[in-house]
Amino acid sequence: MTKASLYQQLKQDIRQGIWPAGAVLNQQKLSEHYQVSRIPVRDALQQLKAEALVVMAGKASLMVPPLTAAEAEELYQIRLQLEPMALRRAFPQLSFSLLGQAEDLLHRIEQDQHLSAADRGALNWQFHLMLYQASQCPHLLRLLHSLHQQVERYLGFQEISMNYADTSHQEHWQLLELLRAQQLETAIALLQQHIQQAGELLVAHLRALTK
Amino acid sequence: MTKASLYQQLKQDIRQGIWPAGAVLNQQKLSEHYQVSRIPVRDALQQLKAEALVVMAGKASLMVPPLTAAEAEELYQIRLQLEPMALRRAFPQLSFSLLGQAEDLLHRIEQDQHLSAADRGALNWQFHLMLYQASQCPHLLRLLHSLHQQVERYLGFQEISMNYADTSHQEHWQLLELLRAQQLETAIALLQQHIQQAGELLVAHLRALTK
DNA sequence: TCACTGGATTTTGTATACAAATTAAATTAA
DNA sequence: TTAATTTAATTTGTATACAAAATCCAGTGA
Repeated sequence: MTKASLYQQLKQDIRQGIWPAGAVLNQQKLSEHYQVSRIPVRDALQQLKAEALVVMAGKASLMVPPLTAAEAEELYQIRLQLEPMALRRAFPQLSFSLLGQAEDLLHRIEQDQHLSAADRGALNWQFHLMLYQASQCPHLLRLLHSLHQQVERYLGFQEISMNYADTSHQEHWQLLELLRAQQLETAIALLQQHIQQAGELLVAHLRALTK
Repeated sequence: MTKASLYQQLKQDIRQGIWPAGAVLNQQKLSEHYQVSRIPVRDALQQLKAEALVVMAGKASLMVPPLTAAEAEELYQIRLQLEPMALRRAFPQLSFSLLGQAEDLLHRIEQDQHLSAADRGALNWQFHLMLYQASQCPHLLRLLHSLHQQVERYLGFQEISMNYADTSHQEHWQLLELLRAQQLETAIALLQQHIQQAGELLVAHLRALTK
């Protein structure tokens, strides 16, 4: 277990609920679990803390942040502001070959039958990211990456993604065609609707759970 | 030099140019400079890295990121998306007492004659933040804080803030009055203009420097 | 001259040990 | 019983020492 991979592993294990929401992460427990000393554990935790993938719980202890509907809504609203911006700035640089690569991704999602919900989610995000990366905006991309990571924790609720998967996939195709047709503003409107819809579905689901 | 303060100190020293743009930060040099072992230095660097206040330079070494006009423009564009959102979400919660506190801040800025450019900048940001905090959006506030920290590094160029200080301050008063008059949309339009203007001024200055 | 290899040197990564702080528990007093 | 306070336990923070890796540079060859 090398340093970078410990950070990745810990992140993944938080996503997958091995360290569930609300759990206090103490360094010794983690160091024993991953068979490393506390030093690399500390390094990983510092990074995760800065990304809000773990939060302070008291004066010195860290915990996996609870998942609240209010925060999910907030995260989606932020994405709703930033992703259209990313698409707008990417647009002039979208080449035919890049759009082709994006199409390949969509084909792969369709063809690969035995994809887990998590895998399909990852590929969907890769589709978005492929478009956004053309924007050449390092800070924006970093923020979007970070936001997506946080949102990902909420998507453990399979019911949501199952229901929404088809609609979402269709919208990806539409988005691609609009971009090919140089219809930026329409594409952005679609993207906004796409994000908003996903956000509303998630938030509704979360509120239903707590009620 | 305790742990939290080492992080703060390092951040401040980067802002102030003690570790200038492009400088490679090696752990030993830092640990000697701050009279601590490398462990707390590593912790601080991990956090700063996650916030992009230091960036990788090669495979393992970290450096203070260079200041480029393109990145400044990008950061201001992101703020232009997020700060209006914060104001919008804060608006319903803006109480008279809170607006009063904001006014106090503006008075303090006017009265305190011997303020350094850095201090005035800090107070100005506190004004913005005071309004935004009413939004009760932890993630949004965290992002804005982080973005502001990055932008702050660019504001070492006194010429800019000097020229813009008066206009900026006036706009703060206008913003406050519009909010008191419940004119949210006008206030947001002003805020957008406020941010855009500051961004353009900075970017123009940076481009002039490199030319 | 330039690219490249090999080894020396520097720098980062990690483990262990100990100090400081926090957290939890137990005791006491109201 | 409850709240406050002291004490014990756990947990985090830091220093030092060593291992692993990355960087630098001289030497070689084209």
